[in-house]
Amino acid sequence: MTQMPGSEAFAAGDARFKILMAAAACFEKRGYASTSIDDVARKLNATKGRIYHHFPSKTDLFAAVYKHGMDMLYTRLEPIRALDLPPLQKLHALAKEHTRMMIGTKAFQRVVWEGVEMHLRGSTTPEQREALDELLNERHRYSAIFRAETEAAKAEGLLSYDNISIANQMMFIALNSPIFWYTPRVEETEADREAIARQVVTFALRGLGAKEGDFR
Amino acid sequence: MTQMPGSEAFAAGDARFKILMAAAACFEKRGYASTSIDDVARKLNATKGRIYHHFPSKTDLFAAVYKHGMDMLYTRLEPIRALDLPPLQKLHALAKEHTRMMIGTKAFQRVVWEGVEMHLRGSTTPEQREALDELLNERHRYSAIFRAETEAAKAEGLLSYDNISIANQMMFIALNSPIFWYTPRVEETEADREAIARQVVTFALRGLGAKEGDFR
DNA sequence: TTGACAACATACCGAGTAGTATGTTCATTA
DNA sequence: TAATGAACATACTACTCGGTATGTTGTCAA
Repeated sequence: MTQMPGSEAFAAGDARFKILMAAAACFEKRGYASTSIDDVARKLNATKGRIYHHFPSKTDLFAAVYKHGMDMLYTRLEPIRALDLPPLQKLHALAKEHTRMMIGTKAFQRVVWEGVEMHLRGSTTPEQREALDELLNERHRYSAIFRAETEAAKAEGLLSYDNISIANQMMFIALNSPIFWYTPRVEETEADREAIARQVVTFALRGLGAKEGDFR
Repeated sequence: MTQMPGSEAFAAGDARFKILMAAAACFEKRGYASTSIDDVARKLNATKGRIYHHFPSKTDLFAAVYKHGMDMLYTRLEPIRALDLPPLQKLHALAKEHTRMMIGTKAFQRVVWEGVEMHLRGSTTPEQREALDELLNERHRYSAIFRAETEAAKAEGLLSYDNISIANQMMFIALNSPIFWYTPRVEETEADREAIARQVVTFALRGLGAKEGDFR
């Protein structure tokens, strides 16, 4: 089919990626429903044709952005998950990296949020459901990683909460919250972002009942 | 103009209110952009004419739902605000009632959330901006109530956090979180909802650095 | 040189939707 | 009882937008 799989795949992947970036920015700004394919094309100084050449539908484009966001999360979290650490330390490390990703890949993570929301509200068309259902399972597996460490830490008496489902929901919403209020400032350094992430994670772990000395 | 201001105003208000309820439910389910006026009308077993007779535009309908949600919040929070309590106790009482409202008037509060989001994203048309700008100020005043008590409690050494803006954002997101995950179950009692609110508020105040004994 | 194909752009169609203009019904009032 | 207006329903318009069909251009292999 292709003459040179490597470079051709890269070139095609690069073209796809540029579209993904533009789409993520548009979806972040207006949301899925209010973003038109023409909007995304305009952002690329291009026309619809370019997008529909690489993605069969608006739903698939959205799903691809969602998937890329989730893939980036997994890529960064998996090494930490594999570490041999006490539950609360591991939970802290996972939460910190998760929060860094919310800040560093905000546009994509916001699309992930909206994708989950669309699913929860059941406001999806059949095609959208088919495209998102598998991705939602990936999301559940991701969430399960945190839940396992949370329950283990509670078993050690280092956390305290009534309902694990509610606790998990609140922890994620707290960790995800930068996608709603974070905006990079001029002259902002990596240390600034790190300080933000630290405050976010501290809030979330304290919320779960952790003592500061136990995870820092 | 009217023969009997009282009852006629009530009747008109009642007709408007029914539309507000249906609109809140639709906006909650699909979001603003994906909700058509026909959807709202269908929910009322009616047609567009009924809605456009009471509201000049979709934007105004949305703004009215938003305003009603904020008004309900203010009505319940103002008496607590007027109480003579130590900052942390007052913050706790405010947070608890706020959370109860998130659970009890979820559809309206979700519209409030989306309204704030639309404003933050700047994804509003000029008309929408005009209709929402004043309402957003109301939202800021509401937020300021919590911020004042938070800073006062911190001054007493009962809270600890780095940045007040981030702390305020995270507290609100935590308290608001039921609008994303709460769904009433069958056979659910008032005590169940109270337990949920308690866990939410505990998470938020502990996140801000409060010791459990200081607010419960 | 010449197909052949990838990577787009252009032109168009059909469905859905906000908003309007106009009809209809019914209760109230002069 | 005739007129009036509130409270809708009906019918229509103008426009947006997802998707498709087709045209165009550059590149590369034979």
